[in-house]
Amino acid sequence: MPEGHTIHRLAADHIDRFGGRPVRVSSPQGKFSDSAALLDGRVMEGADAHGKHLFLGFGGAGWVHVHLGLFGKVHFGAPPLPPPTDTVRLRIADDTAYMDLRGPTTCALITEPEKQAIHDRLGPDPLRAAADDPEAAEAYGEKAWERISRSRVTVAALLMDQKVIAGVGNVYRAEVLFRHGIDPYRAGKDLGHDEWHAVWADLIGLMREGVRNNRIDTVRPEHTPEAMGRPPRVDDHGGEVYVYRRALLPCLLCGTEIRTAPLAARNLFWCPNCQRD
DNA sequence: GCGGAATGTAGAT
DNA sequence: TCTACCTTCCGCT
Repeated sequence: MPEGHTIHRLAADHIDRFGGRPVRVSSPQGKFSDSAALLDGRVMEGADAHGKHLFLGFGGAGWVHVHLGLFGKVHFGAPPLPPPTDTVRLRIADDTAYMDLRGPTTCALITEPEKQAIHDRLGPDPLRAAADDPEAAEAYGEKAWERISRSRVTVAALLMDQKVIAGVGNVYRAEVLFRHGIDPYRAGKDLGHDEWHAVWADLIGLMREGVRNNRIDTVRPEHTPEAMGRPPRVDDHGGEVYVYRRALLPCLLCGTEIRTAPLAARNLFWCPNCQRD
């Protein structure tokens, strides 16, 4: 379930379990064996996240760069270690905990300059916005606005472009556009500055909650099934949402059938009545 | 057991 | 715009 909130949560979870301690590093599957050997026994000194990229710091030995892609999963557990299997790309363990990484798009040992190059090509990440300084957080979001406001590309595609804004995935894009009544096919340049400001601020709030709860919830309290007097709803991806994967179901607010269509190789979902040009 | 889909991205065309 | 890559899970036979 990897959107940005998952990755930031993982960075924190790694520090909680392994931060400042020497760890055993291995690659049961074999594809990361050489690098794992270089890291085995070293101290995990830090963890960082930018968008959907996770970095585990091993001091002078460099950083483990992890990108989960669509399928990657991290599993934390406590000893005893399960038998190594041929799908575990990376295993990190100490006496109290272990982490198994499966199916990542990327798992590579990189240098500090290589890490910096990744930061440089990513747009602003709502979860890296200053937590205690609203003005700084807003200014950070303006970096995305500079590109969006000049683009003829649809807002839905821009939100998925990690160079424009980092960490938003298919769920957050669909949901934030619904929450602001924005037609996903509107061009970036036709978005108002005030609209962008509201979207950016909303993403900061939604994604912080996502990190806390380790799931994506976007339905406002006044629109929950209980509040609306409707039967309880179960979303199979684990969070409460307005439109994501609700194709052909009635919109929670107006009852119009939720539509779906491919956009930028992913399935887009929206309410044609609540979301306008 | 098989086929398809899934919260993603890079690289080729 | 397409294809390749990585894994799991669900529904269908």
